[in-house]
Amino acid sequence: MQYNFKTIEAKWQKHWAANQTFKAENNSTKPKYYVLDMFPYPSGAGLHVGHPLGYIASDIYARYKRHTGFNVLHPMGYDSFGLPAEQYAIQTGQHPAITTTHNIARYREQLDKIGFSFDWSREVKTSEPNYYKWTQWIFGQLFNSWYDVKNNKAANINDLLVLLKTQGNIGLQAVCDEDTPLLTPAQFNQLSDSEVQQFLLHYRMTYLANSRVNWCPNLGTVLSNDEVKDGLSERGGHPVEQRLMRQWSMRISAYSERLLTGLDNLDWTESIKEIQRYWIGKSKGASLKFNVIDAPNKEVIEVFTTRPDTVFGVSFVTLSPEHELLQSIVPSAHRAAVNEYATIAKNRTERERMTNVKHVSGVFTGAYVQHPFTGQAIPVWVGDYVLAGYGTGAVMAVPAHDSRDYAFAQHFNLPITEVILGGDITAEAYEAKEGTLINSDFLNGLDVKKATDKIITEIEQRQLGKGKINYRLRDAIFSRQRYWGEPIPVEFDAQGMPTLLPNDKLPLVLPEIDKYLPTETGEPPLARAENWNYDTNTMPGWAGSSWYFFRYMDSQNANEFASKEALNYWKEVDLYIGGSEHATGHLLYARFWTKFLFDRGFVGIEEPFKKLINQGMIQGRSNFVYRIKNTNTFVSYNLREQHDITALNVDVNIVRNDVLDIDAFRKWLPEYANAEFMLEEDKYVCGVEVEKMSKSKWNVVSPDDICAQYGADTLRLYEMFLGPLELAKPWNTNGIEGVLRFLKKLWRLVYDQNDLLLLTNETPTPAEYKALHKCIKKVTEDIERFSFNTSVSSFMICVNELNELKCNKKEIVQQLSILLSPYAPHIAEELWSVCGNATSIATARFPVFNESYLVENSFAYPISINGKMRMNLDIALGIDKEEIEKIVLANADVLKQIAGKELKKIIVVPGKIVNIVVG
RNA sequence: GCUCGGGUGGUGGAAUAGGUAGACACGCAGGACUUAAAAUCCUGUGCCGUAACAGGCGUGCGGGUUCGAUUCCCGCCCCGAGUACCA
Repeated sequence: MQYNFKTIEAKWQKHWAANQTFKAENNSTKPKYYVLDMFPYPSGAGLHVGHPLGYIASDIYARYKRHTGFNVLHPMGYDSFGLPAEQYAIQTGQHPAITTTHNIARYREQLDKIGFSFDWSREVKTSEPNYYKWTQWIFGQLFNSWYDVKNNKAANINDLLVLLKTQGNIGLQAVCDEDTPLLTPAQFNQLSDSEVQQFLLHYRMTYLANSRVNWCPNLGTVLSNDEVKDGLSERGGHPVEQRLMRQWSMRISAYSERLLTGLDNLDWTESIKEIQRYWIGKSKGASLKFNVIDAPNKEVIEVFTTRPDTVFGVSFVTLSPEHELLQSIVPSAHRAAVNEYATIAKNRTERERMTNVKHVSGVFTGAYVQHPFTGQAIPVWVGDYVLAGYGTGAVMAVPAHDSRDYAFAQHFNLPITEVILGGDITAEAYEAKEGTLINSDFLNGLDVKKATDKIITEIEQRQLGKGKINYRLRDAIFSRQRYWGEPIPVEFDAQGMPTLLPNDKLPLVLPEIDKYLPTETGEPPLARAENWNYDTNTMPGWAGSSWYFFRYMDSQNANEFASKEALNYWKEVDLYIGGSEHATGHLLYARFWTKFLFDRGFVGIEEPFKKLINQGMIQGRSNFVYRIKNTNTFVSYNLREQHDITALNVDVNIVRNDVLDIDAFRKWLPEYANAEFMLEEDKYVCGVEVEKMSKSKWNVVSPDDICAQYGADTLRLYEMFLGPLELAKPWNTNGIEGVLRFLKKLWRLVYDQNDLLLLTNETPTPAEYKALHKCIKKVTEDIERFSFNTSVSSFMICVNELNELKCNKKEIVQQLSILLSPYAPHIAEELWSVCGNATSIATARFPVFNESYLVENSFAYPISINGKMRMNLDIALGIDKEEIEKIVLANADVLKQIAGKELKKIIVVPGKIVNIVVG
């Protein structure tokens, strides 16, 4: 009998489940280790072979850590609220909860087949009330908090209330909305209850405000910045436009600096850190005020600039089309033109705006401002290249030293004044931050650095503005006009002021509704629910996933989101594996919420994910057949150019090593039942292309099929064998046979063809020990640096060598089983048990490398001549350079090689190489 | 445009501290076993060259440092990802 993976894998999966082999303990004397996979959304399509890549890697590491004496937390669950289930509900009327339950069951079934060591007793689902109760609770904590700049942390809103009552908010160091009114304590104390509530919204960590949002009409909801890609919704690819709406937002911008500096101590790939840094977008500069000339109400335009040193080069000021001063400062003669321009610019979709970036447009407002240093009159323009959402929505235009201002000035024939030497401003803007200042009054002759320092000092002394740091990170819109999400636990009073639902009323359970669509009046779906007196918005997808890693620590706790003891024991995630697509969404929001919970004393750590690895995406590998036009005849790949053909995607599951299974093809689709073929060398060869893995391209490979055909252990090994974890690579089933062959060879060390047990208790030979310990050394090093692909090679080498040695010593097999167990746990358990062990291999001590088995007394030195390897010479180790040199130069073959040439130099690196330099 | 990855045989990839380039596997070719196929096993396989050796070339391209470079430095080309009027 042969290696029967089906029986073995089913047997051990059942055994692990029945014995709760991988249950993690919250009380343990062992050191803890927390290995986490990114939260999956259970989609209707199920898992394809690309999804488990990261799960396999994390499972290998989790199993390895158990072997080395750690108490390992390795949980799994589902981010089960979301758009697809709701879109499906809209189409079919089926409740999203039913769809979700069904999809989760399917995921679970697929995951179970791969043999992961998850602790399923801790499973969580974000759409279940006992989970989202705590998501709502965290929302409440954010609502009841403000950001205290003085102590640089979030604090209880009641502390703020005391400060406002006693000191007002003039000079108060707190993060708040730009338009927060300034009040003395007396003024504040005169506010009505409702006005106090309105006022506090300027400070709450989650707040209601009229914000400019990304509105997606097709999805009927707003989206956050990270949910919009290229001006289209990330889910579904629908157009997005800008709208002003009253929405819940999260004051993540309060954490900009901490989110930025926190990155420095994280063991993440530099690329993800860079993406986050870029997204946070810190820039240093100054704000500067320009007084409007003849202003009706003494209006002042404030700009933000990173180049205050170029202030003497300002030749105009540009406002964004949304700028509020456009209403008041534009003289009547210009009003119509300005309004027309602003209206058109504002109503463009994000996508239109982005595709028109190169196109310069704008209008002169008719207004002028006074240059703060020269007193000159400077024209004010409106232009769509200025964004309302960044800085102050207004720029001081210095065309000589900014390419956008330059393009604008060229287009409208505005003056360009050079103030820094170094470029050729007749050709293009000189943007480099180096050179000497000219045409700049008291800055003349200084370099950029000195001029910047000096001008900021001047600006602050003359009270024209101040040095300022600006962040690109915007507050995150938190309301979604959708059904399938966490209800926001808030009621409104008659004035529209929000009141938080008390904790003892949580969870606020999602109500039943008749249809999953907005109401006729355009209100969100929740407005359809009877007696629903709460907010009709729901939370975004990122709410539940921003804290789930804490819930796993104590997932069944009914009184707290997790107990202090559990939080204290598990602390943070030690290893987090997932895709880089979460760089600006999940990974940023989860850090934000963790820092917030830390500030408020609910958790003891400030960064949730100590080490992060991004697995590369697995792309699809499509196969093609070539049909001669208007026929049912298919030509093989290399004959296709002789015919007029159409390339058609063919199901990759009926293609093997790019050769089509013709019978299967005829049975595949009815129209191919009578297909004719033109073969090459009796085979039909298919074409190949790398594309995204998707149903429509017929290139989806399911892990279930692979498990059925080759086994889970083979799948696990093969996914790792494919290449480095972080690299994107196309899935290609070609080659999987090699891995299965390896497992069969391993099996044959233990059983012969007649299924007779070959194991002996004899002491292994030095050669056998050597093969094993070479492998122990390599695999241990590989796991520690997450190089799983190279481990698989080492296993193959080891088994090849043991095969050659005809080794069937129990001691060797036993050790090798543990070594292999993280990668191929089923066969490892089986062999371990065959060796006579009654307990699971899961916590068996990982083999320790013993150098003495690898000690050699000679080494085959590569002998190079002028850097080219010519031969190997076996020379004893442990002798000195001079002696090696003598041996080499006495060798007849060496002498032959260098005959007739002058020996210039000989380099000997003991144990490595000899290089002879001749001339 | 900017930022970050990456370019090695027919293919996936290896080379961890500058020291034998191509480990391991697929594929391919030849052979053994078999009536046959599958499975299994053995041999070969970077390219040019040769009967076989010898020899030459070779890690995207061009230069440099070095006894020695896939690895370090400079300049380019190509592919992928992120981002995009952020003042």
